[in-house]
Amino acid sequence: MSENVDSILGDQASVPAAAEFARRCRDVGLADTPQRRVIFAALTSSKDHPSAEVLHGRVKERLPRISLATVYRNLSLFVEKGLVDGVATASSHARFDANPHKHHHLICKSCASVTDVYSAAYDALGVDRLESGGFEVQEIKVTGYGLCPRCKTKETNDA
Amino acid sequence: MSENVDSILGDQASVPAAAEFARRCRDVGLADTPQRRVIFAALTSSKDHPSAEVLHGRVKERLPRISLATVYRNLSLFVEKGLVDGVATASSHARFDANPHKHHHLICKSCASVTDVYSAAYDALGVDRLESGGFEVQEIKVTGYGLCPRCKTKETNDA
DNA sequence: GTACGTGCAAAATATTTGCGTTACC
DNA sequence: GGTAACGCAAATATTTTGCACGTAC
Repeated sequence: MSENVDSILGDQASVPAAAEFARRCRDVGLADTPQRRVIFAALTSSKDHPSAEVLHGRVKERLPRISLATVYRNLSLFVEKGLVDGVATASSHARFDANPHKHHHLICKSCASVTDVYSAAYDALGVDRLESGGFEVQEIKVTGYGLCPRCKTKETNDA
Repeated sequence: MSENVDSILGDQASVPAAAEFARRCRDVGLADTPQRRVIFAALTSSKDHPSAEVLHGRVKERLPRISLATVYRNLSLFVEKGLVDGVATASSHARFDANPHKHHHLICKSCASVTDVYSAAYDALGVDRLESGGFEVQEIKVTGYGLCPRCKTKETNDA
């Protein structure tokens, strides 16, 4: 791992961007490694929202020896530290709900529990409010992320 | 599979509820089977939002021979037909996003593509608007589900 | 009676982990 | 130099599928 990182990153991650990434890593207590730079740069320059596996494919073009495990490990860390955003899509690890009343969800970031919540204000949100550029929006869901009462207590005690 | 379904369902699914379920199945073109009744009843009587595996455990108490595959198959069908709601949680099959600007997501129900969308109205939604009962809401995300332009075109042509 | 649904077991897919080596600070 | 990170490969976890048999309508 003695390659020139700037040349690896090329024009998708200019030197200032690399310095900015190094600073953000320091802020959250992560080492600034070539792998992390390339993963982050690849994600930043992606217009779509790649999965870990797709991103690994792109990153390998620049660091052919990088492992999928490293991509998974670092994406988890980036999400945990708030450097990137994880988007939950359907299927895997899905949870199910047969509550027929209009409601929204609160998801605990710590224990992943799901709580139903009722909000007249959110119920009133219209599909038309999303400027959707050709996308046919059929349904809108509002989800709050945070800490459930149990995990909030635990976190307070740990600290 | 000649057991008495009413006794299997017990008080968690009264006879009227069973009839109601049969009607809803008919409406969406699904056969009314004992497995489906029990899966649906178990979900309806769950206060939490169980995963497929957890639900399978509960359903097995009533139908010990039911397979996990049947639970997966039927949950997918129920979601597809709108009888139950699938809640996407973090981790598995996650997609990632390094867009630092405040934005929301549109997810295509057909191809699972994710599109960023900007909405001043949604950005203005406050955390305080969710009556959260002890849950510490740190972040709110609005997600629209529907058909992306590409899939909408395809669906129109298929029909 | 026929098409659909189920159980079983195997396959496919996705994600995590242990461990020896290497690189960051 | 010590700790954190990496690559590799194996282990887990999750979800889907083929097939033979049984059941709903």
